[in-house]
Amino acid sequence: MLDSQSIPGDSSEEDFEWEEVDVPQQIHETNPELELQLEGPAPRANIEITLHSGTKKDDSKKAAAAAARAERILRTRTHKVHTVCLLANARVRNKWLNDELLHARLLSLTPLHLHNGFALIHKSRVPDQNKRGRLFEATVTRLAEWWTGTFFSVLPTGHIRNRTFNENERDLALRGNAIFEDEESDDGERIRSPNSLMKHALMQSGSRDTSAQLFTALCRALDIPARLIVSLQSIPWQSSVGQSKIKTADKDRPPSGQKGKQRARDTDVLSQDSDFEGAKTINPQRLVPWGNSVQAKGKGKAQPVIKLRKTKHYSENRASTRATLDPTITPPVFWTEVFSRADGRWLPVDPIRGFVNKRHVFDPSAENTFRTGVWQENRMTYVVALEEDGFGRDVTARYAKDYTAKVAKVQGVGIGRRKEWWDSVVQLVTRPYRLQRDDTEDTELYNHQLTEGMPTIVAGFKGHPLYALSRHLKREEVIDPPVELGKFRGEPVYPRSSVISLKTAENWMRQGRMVREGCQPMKMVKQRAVTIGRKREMELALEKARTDTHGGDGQEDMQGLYAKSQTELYKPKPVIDGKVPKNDFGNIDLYVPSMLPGGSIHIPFKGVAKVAKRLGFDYAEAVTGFEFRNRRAIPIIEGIVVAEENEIIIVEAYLEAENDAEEKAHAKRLDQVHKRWIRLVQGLRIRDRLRKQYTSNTDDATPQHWLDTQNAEAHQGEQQPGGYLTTADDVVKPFHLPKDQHTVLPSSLLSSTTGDDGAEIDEAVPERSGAVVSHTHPRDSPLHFTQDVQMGEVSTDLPSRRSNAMPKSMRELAEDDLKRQASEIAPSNEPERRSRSTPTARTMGGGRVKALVKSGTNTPSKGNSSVKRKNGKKRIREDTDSASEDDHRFDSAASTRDGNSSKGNSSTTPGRVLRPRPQKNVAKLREEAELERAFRRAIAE
DNA sequence: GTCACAGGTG
DNA sequence: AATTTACCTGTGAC
Repeated sequence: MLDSQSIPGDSSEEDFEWEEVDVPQQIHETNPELELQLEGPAPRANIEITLHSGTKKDDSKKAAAAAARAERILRTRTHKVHTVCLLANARVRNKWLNDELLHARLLSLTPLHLHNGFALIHKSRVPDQNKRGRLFEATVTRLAEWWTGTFFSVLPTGHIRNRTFNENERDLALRGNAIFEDEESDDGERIRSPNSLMKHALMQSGSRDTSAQLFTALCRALDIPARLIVSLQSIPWQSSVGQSKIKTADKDRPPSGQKGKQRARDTDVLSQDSDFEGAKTINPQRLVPWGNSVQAKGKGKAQPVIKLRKTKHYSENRASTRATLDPTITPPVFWTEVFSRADGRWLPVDPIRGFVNKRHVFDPSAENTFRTGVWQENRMTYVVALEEDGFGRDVTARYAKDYTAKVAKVQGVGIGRRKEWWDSVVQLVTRPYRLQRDDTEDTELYNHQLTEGMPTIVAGFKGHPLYALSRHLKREEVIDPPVELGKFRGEPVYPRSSVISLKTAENWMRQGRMVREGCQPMKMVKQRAVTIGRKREMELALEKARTDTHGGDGQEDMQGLYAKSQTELYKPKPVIDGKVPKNDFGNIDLYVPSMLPGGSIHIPFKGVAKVAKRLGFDYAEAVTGFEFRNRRAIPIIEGIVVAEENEIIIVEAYLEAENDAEEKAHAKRLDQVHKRWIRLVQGLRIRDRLRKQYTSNTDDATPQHWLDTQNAEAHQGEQQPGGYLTTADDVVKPFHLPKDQHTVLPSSLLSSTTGDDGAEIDEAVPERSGAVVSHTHPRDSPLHFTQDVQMGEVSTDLPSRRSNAMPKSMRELAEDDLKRQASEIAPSNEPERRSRSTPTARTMGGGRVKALVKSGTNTPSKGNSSVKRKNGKKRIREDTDSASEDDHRFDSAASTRDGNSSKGNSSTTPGRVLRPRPQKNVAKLREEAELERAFRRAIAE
C-alpha cells in the first residue's frame, strides 16, 4: 500500500516492473464495524503494484536533491535547537551566578583594596563624571588583572567549542548510545549547580568559561551591574563550513597511533607538539574515533581508557594548534559586561585576557589563523548578554567585526525565515519592558553598524547595506550614478543606493509601466528563456537569423533592460460603448490596478464570465498574473472587466446564479440522501418480508432464535447456513445494521406483511436506524450524509444514542402529532424547529421525504425512479399544498427559485404556482401530511 | 438509462 | 511570462 503511494503520478513513464504484493487485511483486525461490510467471499485480493526503475539518472538526481533538501532542513533544525539549548544553558548559569553564597565566597576571596576601589567611586568623592568613568574602568581593569594574574588559573580544556554539523553527526554515529554516559570523558566541564561554581571558586581554577562566569558573579557580588555575555557556539547550519578541510585531513592522517594514546596527561603537551604537524588546521580530537572504533567503544568502560583518550585529545590539540587554541589568549565564549554608571554604558570585560572596554577583541574570526571558510572552534554568530534579572539582549553587533557585512548574514538576514527565528528566540529572553540603558545601548549598537567601515573581505560587500561592488551586481542590475566611494583591492566601491534594478520592457509592462518613447536600454543582456514556449520562440528566431544573414548572429538573442526612470505609467485604452479593450488572447492584462481601463470595472469573482456572457455584455477576462508549472506559463484569470455601467446588473445576476447553484447543489444532495433512504427502507421491507416468511414457515424458529442467529453471524463475520437468512442479508447487505438493534425490534414489525401500507415501513425507519431519530438539524444531520458515508456507519452509534432517548415508532410519532394538532392550532414547537434551517432546505426536505414515503407505499421496489426524475418540482408542490404550514415556507422558496417567471400565477398565496392536483381525497392527503411531518420530527429529534 | 458533447480542472 | 492531455461532470437527446 505504501508502495503504491510512492509511485510517481507521472503516467508518461512506462517501463514499469510489476510485482505481486499481498495486501494484508488490516480492516478486519482493526475495525469490527467495517468487518461486517466485507463479509462475503474472498476479500483477500492480490493487488499488483508497480515499482518502476525509471531512468536512473533522473531518479538519482531527484533522490539526491531530496536528500540534500532533507539534510538542509535537518541542519537548520539542529542549529536552531542547539542554539536554543545553549542559550537556555547560559541562562541557567547566569541565574546561578546570582547565588548569594557564591557571592559571599567570592567576596571573601577578593582582596579588600579591590572592594574599596569600587566603593570609592562616588559622586561625592569624584564629582567629574568622565573622571568617574575612567576611574571605574581602571578599577575594573585592576580587578580583572588580579583575577587572571593571581586568583584564578584557567585550565586549557573544558570550555565550550564550536563543532560543525558533520563532525557532530560523525561523533553521534560513533558514540551511539554512549553519548549521555561519558560526559566526563568529553571535554566539557560539568557544572551542575551553584555549588560546582563555588567549588571552582574555592579551587581557584577551572575552564575559561567557568572563570568568566565566576568573574561575572564576583562583579555582581561587588554590586556592579554585570552581565554574563555568551557567544553561542551552536552547530552551524551551513554545510560547507570546514568540510573540505576535514576531509583532506582525514586522508592525510592515519588513525592515531599508539604514541598518542599512551601519552599521559601530565607529561603534556607543549613539548610534544611536533608529532602531528600534518593536522595543523583542524582539531584532531574530532578525528580520533574515525577509523578507530575500538577505542571509541572502549571509552567509558574502563577508566584508564578514558584518561588516555582525553589526554590524547588534549595533547593533540595542543600539538596541532597550540598557538590559536590556548584559552588564555584566544577570544572567549563567555565574558562579562559591567555597567559603568558614570558613562551609562556597558563595558566589555574579558577577565582571562584582561581586556576591559575593548569590544573588538572578542571576535574570533580575525584571531583565528585558520583560513577563511575552514572550521573554527569559536564562531561568533549570536552574542547574548544575560543580565542579573535573567533577561537577555542580543549584543552581537557590539562584538562582531563586520556585523552588517558578515554576521548578520549568518544570523540569517535575508535567508529564508532564519532571522525571524532568531529574533523570536531573542524575544523570548527579552525584558518585557525597556530600560533607559537599553535605549542608549541600542543606539550605540546601531551606530557601531553605521560606522563599521568597509568590509575587509570581498564577500562582505555582497548584499552589504551601504557598499557595492560591480562584481556582485545581478544580471539585471546596474550602477547608475557611478560615483566612486573608494577602492577595494583596486575595485571601485559604489554606494548601494546607486545600484538600480532594470527590467525588460515586457516586465515593466507586467508592473503596469511602459518604457518611454525613444529610451535606449541601459543594459543589454542575453535573453533567458524560462518557459519552453519562449525557448522555442528563441530558437526559431535564432534559426531565422542564421538563414537570413549567414554571419550576423550573436546579437539576436539579446534584449534591452530599462530603468524605472525610463518608464511611465501605462495608460490602457478606455472602454468605448461598453466594449472592453482586449489583448491578443482575448483577455485584458490587469497586473496592477492601474491597468484597468477608464470607464471599466473589475469584477473579480470566479465564474462571472459565464454570467456576463449569458447576459450578452461585452467583457474581458482579467489576467492578473502567471502561474508557472513545469516550465510553462499559465495565466491567472481573476474574474472579468466590464464597462462600469454594467457592473450592477452583472453582479446581481452573478449573485443570483450563485444562489441558484447553491440551492441546486443542496437539492441534489438531498436527492441523493433520499435515494439512500429509499434503499434503506426498501431493504428493510424486503428483509422484513423474508423474515416474516421465515417465522411463519418454520415452527421452531422463534424470533428470538432468529436474533441469536443474526448476532452470531455478525460476530463471526461469516454466513451461517440457513437459506432465507442468507438471501435476506444479501439483499440488505449495504446497510449492515448494528448488532444489538434487533433486540429492541417491536413485535409489530415482525408481524408486518409484504403488502402493508407505507405507515408500517415508516415505522421501521426511525426504529431501526437510530441515527435518524437523533439529530436536529436536517442540513447537517445524517439524513444528508454524503456518498462516502455508508448507511451502516450512520447507524453504528445507535446504542449510545438509544440509551438517551428511546425513539418512538413512526406511527407513535404520527399519533402524537395528530393529538398535538388537535389540541393546539398552532403547534408551539414548530417555529423553533423551523428557525434552525433555511426555509428552502426544510421545504425541499419535506417535499422529498414525502415523495419517498409515498413511493415506498405504492411501489416498494421500483417506483422511486419516476419520483426522482419526473419534474420533482411539480411533485413537491402538490405535496406541499396539502401541508398547511409548510406551504408558506415552500411558497416563498419556490418563488425565489423560479424567479420572476412564476409570479402572478398564484391564486391563494402570492408567488405560488398552481398545478392540477391529483385525485385524492382530503383524508388521504391529510394523513400523508401528518406522516410526513411526523417523519420529519422523527428525524429532527 | 445511455450516449455524445461541452466545459472545467489538475 | 500566454498551454496541453486526460479525466470528470453536467446536460440534453433519445
